[in-house]
Amino acid sequence: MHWADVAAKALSHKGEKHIVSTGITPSGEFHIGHLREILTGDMIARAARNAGLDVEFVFIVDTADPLRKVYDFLGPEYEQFIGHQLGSIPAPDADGNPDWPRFEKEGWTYGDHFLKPFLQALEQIGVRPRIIDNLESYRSGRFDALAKIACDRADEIREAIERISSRELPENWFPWSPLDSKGSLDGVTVTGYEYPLVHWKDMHGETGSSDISKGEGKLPWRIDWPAKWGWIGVTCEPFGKDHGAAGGSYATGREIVQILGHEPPHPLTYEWISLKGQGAMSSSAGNTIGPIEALDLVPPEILRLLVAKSKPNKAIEFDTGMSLVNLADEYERLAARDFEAELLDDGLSRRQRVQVEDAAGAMRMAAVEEGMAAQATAVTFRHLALLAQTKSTDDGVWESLRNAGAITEPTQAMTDRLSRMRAWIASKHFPEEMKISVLSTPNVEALNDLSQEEKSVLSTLAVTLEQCEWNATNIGSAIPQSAKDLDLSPKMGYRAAYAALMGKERGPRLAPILAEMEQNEIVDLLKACAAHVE
RNA sequence: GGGCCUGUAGCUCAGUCAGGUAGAGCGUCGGACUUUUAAUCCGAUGGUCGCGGGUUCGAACCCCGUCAGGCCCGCCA
Repeated sequence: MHWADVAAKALSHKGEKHIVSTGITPSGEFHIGHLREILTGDMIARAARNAGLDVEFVFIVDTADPLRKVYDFLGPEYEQFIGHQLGSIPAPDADGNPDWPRFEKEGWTYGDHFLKPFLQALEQIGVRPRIIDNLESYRSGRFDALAKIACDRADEIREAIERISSRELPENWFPWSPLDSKGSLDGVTVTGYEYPLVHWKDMHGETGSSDISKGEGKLPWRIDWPAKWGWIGVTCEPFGKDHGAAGGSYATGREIVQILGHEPPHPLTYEWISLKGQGAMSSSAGNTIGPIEALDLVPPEILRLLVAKSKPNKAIEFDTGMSLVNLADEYERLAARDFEAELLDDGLSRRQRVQVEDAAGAMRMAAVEEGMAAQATAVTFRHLALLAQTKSTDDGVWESLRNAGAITEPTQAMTDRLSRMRAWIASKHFPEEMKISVLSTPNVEALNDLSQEEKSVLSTLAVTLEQCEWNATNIGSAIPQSAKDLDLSPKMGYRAAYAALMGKERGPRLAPILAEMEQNEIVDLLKACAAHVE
């Protein structure tokens, strides 16, 4: 059973109606790590729907959270906004400075700035949650009732946090963080409480009162989260391993939510996605790949497969180089399989059966549109990468595929894939290993590895190519013909040609590539190689 | 200090919850395709299940211990 189905089954034991929730703080560029959060939720919601449950999927945008620091991508002017809520401050412009005009005219905030592109990516990837703006929820009084309970029962909550996280809270700790005279949540001391007012004194020496029913402040994170579960009615929530550890925010949250009069949601802890060789992704460290950036390179279903195929507790290592090629090719292979037919085989061991079922489940979850069957394109990423590099026009690529019998006419999916492939090849992410390059000087090592017969082909090949009219057809026939002229198999001709021209044992079709190059350069290279082996 | 997760074939991982002959994919190697060879098809290779004990007729799986990597107990997907 796929992991999402396992989660759905657990939910079905608890009731018919469910709300699966996810949440992210829009403090900086969203990256594909965030995609795991939301895709995990989306997949559980889908699986629950498949299991016949009534389920809604929500995405909470934590716009009530404060700006923690002036990140590298922000200008020094942001110093003044530290501690201010992300949904109440201006967005950075192209230079990282506050975009005041847009903030004042359109109400375009810091949170909007980072959220918007992420939502576009979600649309492409087939995730359509109900979006809840947390700051807006505070302001409209959604938290009112539960925030009141939290303040009324502050001692119980303090006890729970101190006991479970084994940390000591400061003397003046209070389960409500008021906004100060400047609109910051930092450095405010609570001096009293009479519902709905929380009285405070800030670090500028000012005093005032915060109305919790109007959201003039917020609940601290460890209470904010369970309060959300409460008023929204969350029954299931995936969260990162940081929240999941003993003493972490889920552990305190599950107890606090009961103080607030609700039941904790079914938890699902997931591991992080890291960039190969660079550790965990972090917006501030700058080692991120944005969802939009990733979608420029690969189709959404392949990105979905990345999350779907790994159980949540497995760390995912990702990169936009060879990992992506392998992932995309895996998608193609899976798309070409007929899982139902495979499962009919009674000879399958339990183990093999589970593997087929998991693969089928992963592909079901990878579909951008729920329930749509994957279409195998019959062309692997590797092959397409090769064609895209050797054919300058799209028509040239289609023609080659038609000749190979892979397609009749290019589908929309194929066209999309090719344009993404071209973007990928042009980007810094395209792996060296996939690049096609012809040598400029002989690769001695590769030549030495050739057999005596293979070596003997080189001089004949150089002569044949020197005399032929320079086009792909002639070049294509010259390689095997040179071998045949010596009573050798065409294979030896190819081995010799690849060793001489690319320094490898095998490679992509040489003729169309060579046809694009200068005849005399190729001939000279072959002559130099032939001279070397004699 | 306390706790959580991970460790299985060269690589990525299933299998651990319900103990019953170690499984996939990739890679590698070999063969086929006799003017194509990053393609396709066929076949083969490959593991003291981190380590040490215990329970059991039987342990990758359960229990105890131990090592290694990651994480949490301020904020963080």
